[in-house]
Amino acid sequence: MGLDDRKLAVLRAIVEDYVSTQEPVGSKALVERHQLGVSPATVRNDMAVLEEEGYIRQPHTSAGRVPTDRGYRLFVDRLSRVKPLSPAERRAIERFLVGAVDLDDVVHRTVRLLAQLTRQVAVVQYPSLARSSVRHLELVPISTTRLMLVMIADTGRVEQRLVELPGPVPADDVTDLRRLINEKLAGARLSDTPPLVQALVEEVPPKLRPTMTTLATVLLETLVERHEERIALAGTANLTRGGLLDFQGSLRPILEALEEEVVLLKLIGETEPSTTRVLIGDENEFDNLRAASVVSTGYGPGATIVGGLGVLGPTRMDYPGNIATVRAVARYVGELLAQN
Amino acid sequence: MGLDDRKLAVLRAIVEDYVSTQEPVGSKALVERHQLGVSPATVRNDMAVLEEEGYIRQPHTSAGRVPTDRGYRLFVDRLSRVKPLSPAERRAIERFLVGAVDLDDVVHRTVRLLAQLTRQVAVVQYPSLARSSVRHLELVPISTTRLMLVMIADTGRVEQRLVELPGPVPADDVTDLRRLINEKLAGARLSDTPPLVQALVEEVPPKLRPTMTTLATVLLETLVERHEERIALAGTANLTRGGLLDFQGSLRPILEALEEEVVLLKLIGETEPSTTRVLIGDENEFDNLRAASVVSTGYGPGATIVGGLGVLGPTRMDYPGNIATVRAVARYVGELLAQN
DNA sequence: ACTGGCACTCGCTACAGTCGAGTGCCAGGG
DNA sequence: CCCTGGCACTCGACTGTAGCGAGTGCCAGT
Repeated sequence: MGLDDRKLAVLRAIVEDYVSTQEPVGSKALVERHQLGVSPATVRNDMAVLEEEGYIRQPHTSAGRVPTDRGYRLFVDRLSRVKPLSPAERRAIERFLVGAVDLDDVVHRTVRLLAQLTRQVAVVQYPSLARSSVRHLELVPISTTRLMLVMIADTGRVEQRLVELPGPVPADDVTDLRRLINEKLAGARLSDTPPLVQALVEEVPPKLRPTMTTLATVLLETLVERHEERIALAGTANLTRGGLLDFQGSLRPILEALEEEVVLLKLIGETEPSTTRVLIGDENEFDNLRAASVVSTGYGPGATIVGGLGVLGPTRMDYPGNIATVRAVARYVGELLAQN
Repeated sequence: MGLDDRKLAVLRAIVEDYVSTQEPVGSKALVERHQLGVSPATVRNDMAVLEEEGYIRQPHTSAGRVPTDRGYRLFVDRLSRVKPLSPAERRAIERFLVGAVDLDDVVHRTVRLLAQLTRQVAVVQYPSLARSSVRHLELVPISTTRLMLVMIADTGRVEQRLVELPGPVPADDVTDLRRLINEKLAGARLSDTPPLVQALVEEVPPKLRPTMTTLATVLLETLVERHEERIALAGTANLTRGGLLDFQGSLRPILEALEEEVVLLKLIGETEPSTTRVLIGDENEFDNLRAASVVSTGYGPGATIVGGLGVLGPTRMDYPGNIATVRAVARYVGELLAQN
């Protein structure tokens, strides 16, 4: 399978033209728009090879060629350089993100920014609890038999749970519990808390034990085990750009997939390598998204990663541009988090 | 404009048939499917009158009739009874809403439930801060010059803000401030706090005054004035039901509108009368939504209203059914809130 | 006031014909 | 051996025509 330089150049040209025009591209148009230095006939021969290898295909006999998912993959891996951001884009990012008042605000601004810059659907995962540490745990009495447990994480996330106590607990006891819990848990990574919480239940004075047990249950079950992930979404209207051509005319499966947090988390949340990930078309494990591509990366203060963010769009998307934007936004968000 | 009983019956039949079949309905089909007791020709005459009055229209000469927005309006106001919920639906509501762990959970479950039951786009507003009272204000030191201000409202909402202090503040002072603030503000409606906060700044010991001033600014600016509203959305995939027939083939404007929280708030947040509100097509003030209808109502514990919820779909929707569902869900959510 | 009958409208579908972009292949030339 | 120009071919897109049929408006009759 000799793919010499020219054939690769042809593939690159096809991808670029198709992405920008959204129309199958023919040999003549190709040699006109790119300086390939050869005739249409030669390009046709190259195209035949590329098609045989599965990088491009013809929608119908006698139409131009269109890249396949495999073609995009090759393009992304070997034929494109990450496009540097324009100064205007850099400015947009900074302007958009300064002045955020809290984590919610940061996440919302980020997701809208991403959607606006890439003109795709943007997805941002809130900092994962699993990767957060406890900054403070607050107990707020609601009634004598009810507490609100508020957990503030170092990433800025705040989670609250209503706790139904086994019996009335005087205010002084609540104060004691608050102190004990924070002494033990403050600073601990959430994933490390289970043994600490166990120890707490045992160390606590006997009269506080039932209450502490209840608190421990809530803490472990709803905050640690079922690690509650949150997701923000924006730019779904961008799915309708390009008429009905992308997504073969039906947004349905895409919209359905976007409603499933589990799916979105899988898409952008798997941040083992800190590099940018590109999923193209049927590389995706969800059938609903086999007509879509996802560009995602992790973000976090400094070198650590606390969550993921990315964009989703038609396989026919501007990969170099979107990769650049996703990376840049992730870096800015990371810096923002590092400040807090 | 004599609209006798039979003409109204014809209009009702047209609306019902069109809603269920999505096809313009002709005189013959009408008499076949409904027991009108008259011939097609008579129905045609009635239709001519209805058309003249603007209640129905023909997409083209020689096609069946379709209700106009005005026709739907008449139908909703005078020709339909709220459809009682099926036992299955009642059960679905109860099953869906029990076991919610916190406000976020309640809201998320509610919005998904609504989307599922009505098969439309569902929108739920979080309890409005403007209508909430302060239950507790917590100050959590992040560093010596930074506090996290956490406000817990009686509706279960929890809002946090990072506060940059003018200078280092010792832990004891934070404790004092916390006590003072809560003594003054706990229990107050958020809309009543501005004078209280002012008073606080003046009453506080001089050494705490700069800090208190900063806190007051954050409190007033980000929690009271710019009353932060939150919205949850679900079921956008339902917009694609009925192919491209609804929304004249373009989901674009709808999706755009749904991304604007301001728009959504206007739609479901204006809850002056505690009754169910129905906005049909161009009754809507947003151009983007002139092809859509909205059914909304307020909800809250007991008789008070703390927020709104509703559904949005094509003007061709099952109004009686959706009105019933929206009301029922609102009532259940109200009960749920009353328990907490 | 309702009904049956009738002519008319007009969107939809099928079909045939034309056009043209794009292709595959082949023979010839550097 | 690779590239090129030429050529026949394919097939989707578009156009125009014709027939069908659902649905209508109107009118005369009961």
